[in-house]
Amino acid sequence: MEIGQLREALVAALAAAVAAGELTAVEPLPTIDFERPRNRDHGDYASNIALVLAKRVGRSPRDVAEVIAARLRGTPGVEAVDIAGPGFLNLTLAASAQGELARTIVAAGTQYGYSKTLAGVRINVEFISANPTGPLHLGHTRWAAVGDAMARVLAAAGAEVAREFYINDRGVQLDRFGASLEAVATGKAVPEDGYHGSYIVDLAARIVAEHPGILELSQADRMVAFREAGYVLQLAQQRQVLETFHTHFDVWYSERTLHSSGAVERGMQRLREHGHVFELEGAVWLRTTDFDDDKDRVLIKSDGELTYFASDIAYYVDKRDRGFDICIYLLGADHHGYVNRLRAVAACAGDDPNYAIDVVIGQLVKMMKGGEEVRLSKRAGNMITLEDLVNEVGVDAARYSLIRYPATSPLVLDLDLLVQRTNENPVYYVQYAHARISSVLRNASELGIDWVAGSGPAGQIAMDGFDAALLDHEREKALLGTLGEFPRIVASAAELREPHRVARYLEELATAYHKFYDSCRVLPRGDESLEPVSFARLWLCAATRQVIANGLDLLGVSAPERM
RNA sequence: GCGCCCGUAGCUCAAUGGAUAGAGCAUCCGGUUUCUACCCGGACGGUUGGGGGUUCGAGUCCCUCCGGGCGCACCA
Repeated sequence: MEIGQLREALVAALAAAVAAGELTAVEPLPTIDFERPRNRDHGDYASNIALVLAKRVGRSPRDVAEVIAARLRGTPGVEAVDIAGPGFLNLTLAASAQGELARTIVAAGTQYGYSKTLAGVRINVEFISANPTGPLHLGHTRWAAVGDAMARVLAAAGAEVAREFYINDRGVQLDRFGASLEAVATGKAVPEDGYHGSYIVDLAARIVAEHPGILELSQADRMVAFREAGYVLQLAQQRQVLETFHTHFDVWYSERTLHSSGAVERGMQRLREHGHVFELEGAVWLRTTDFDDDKDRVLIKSDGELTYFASDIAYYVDKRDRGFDICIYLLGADHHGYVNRLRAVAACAGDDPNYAIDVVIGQLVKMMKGGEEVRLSKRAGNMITLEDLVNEVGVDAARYSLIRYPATSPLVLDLDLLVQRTNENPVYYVQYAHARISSVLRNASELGIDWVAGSGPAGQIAMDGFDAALLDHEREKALLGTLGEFPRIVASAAELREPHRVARYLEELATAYHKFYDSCRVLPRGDESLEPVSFARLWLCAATRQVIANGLDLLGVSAPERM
């Protein structure tokens, strides 16, 4: 029995009551919650349907609840329908109906939890988009983990997803980068507005070694040569590091390409067609104030130069032209001023900004070490990089600890605790549940137990492999209920662009499993005989392991068989 | 000055307008004769920054005040 079927039964009960004249029809039907209540005393599932409808049908909530409950009782698999509190409808499932879920999950395998809610939708997720002028720092690392997990979750909801990295390879930052490299290589002081990290020294030395004669070039040529060589090396370094972080981008989009391909002209033209472009005082503007921006924005300066904003527009239009229905941007909190203007761009291009564009503003990451905040600065050399974090805590712990918090909330990571690998970082707690189940299944195998076929060691009578009704222990039911939540969790994580929900869910699931394990012996002890309940519990174990594995995969975190 | 985000237990953080606001850590007390104790159970801990409003119901939505962070360019 899955939650979807229950919801259908609820809606059917309502429709039947209306058809029988017991309730007046309500059109349109308001949003009805149907979910697992936090408090287990409130049944396996609960709905606020009566509370929502009461006023509209002119009856008391408990009245309405009673009418619907009467029609819901007798639904196969539903053991009890109770009315509680102000008028909540609480459903309790029969153990057999609930237990069947274990078989359903095992059969669905890696596909359990996946849905079609975003089928046919093409989504572009852009994240990190760091300047190719230095290593990726901790903030980038958060976007790497969250952006990649978001892409995985969206794909699990059926969307066709592309991960995209925008390379800012044009502009003064890159020039300053080149100037810094050139200065170091020729023994000069790095310019005040340049890059001062020690990686600049290493990079400059490597460039000199790989490009004999570069120092003999004229000053101007040398600047360009260092800039270009540094760009190539630094970008390669970022890509390599991201691959080791299990974050693979489908598209690396160069800003230079954007300009050379004519995309800027095309973008500009698109906006002109929609009538939001105007000229004033020698400059070309976009009237973003038509759509909630606080001021209009310049596209072409009076000196003829394009603004960075013009690139943003071209890039957005280009994404849409490449067939993406939705463009998601992950930006740092210091970019929140861009939200309205980006949304205005979408609107000016004729799109619905509430659908076609989604800007997620993430708060920055702070890191504590030795009780003090570790300061992050891209310009200064004294920063924590993605590599530093991974070297200290590993890819799994780094990814997990960055994903498990909503990107919109500020995050303080205590490096000392992550290094200690305590429960402060719950990735171990979740992975341990997976390893623990793997161990149980291994042991079952070694005992000659074929839980799929329901046959035991030589001499045992083969049984019908799985009797769902045997899973009636309080903690078995709780575990089954949690397993049933997974599809809904994945779908809502995708819809809300909040992959942290998957991590939180996994922790809840791991807890449910550990509690079950603590109370319910799976395999027979030494001289005990093999009973049918062992088969049922093995199915439950296998189902749980599958869901943990599926969930961890959505986070890009490994599911170890042994720990 | 204008705008955006945030304020939840000692700490780090959850909670899609639902029922008694939850976890982990920290502190204290317990639990394993056999599947991985990286586990489980219990105790302690709160005026959800303050005040007002909306409604059957508000941590969540609206107004206001306080506190913290960030942003305001014909910069990139």
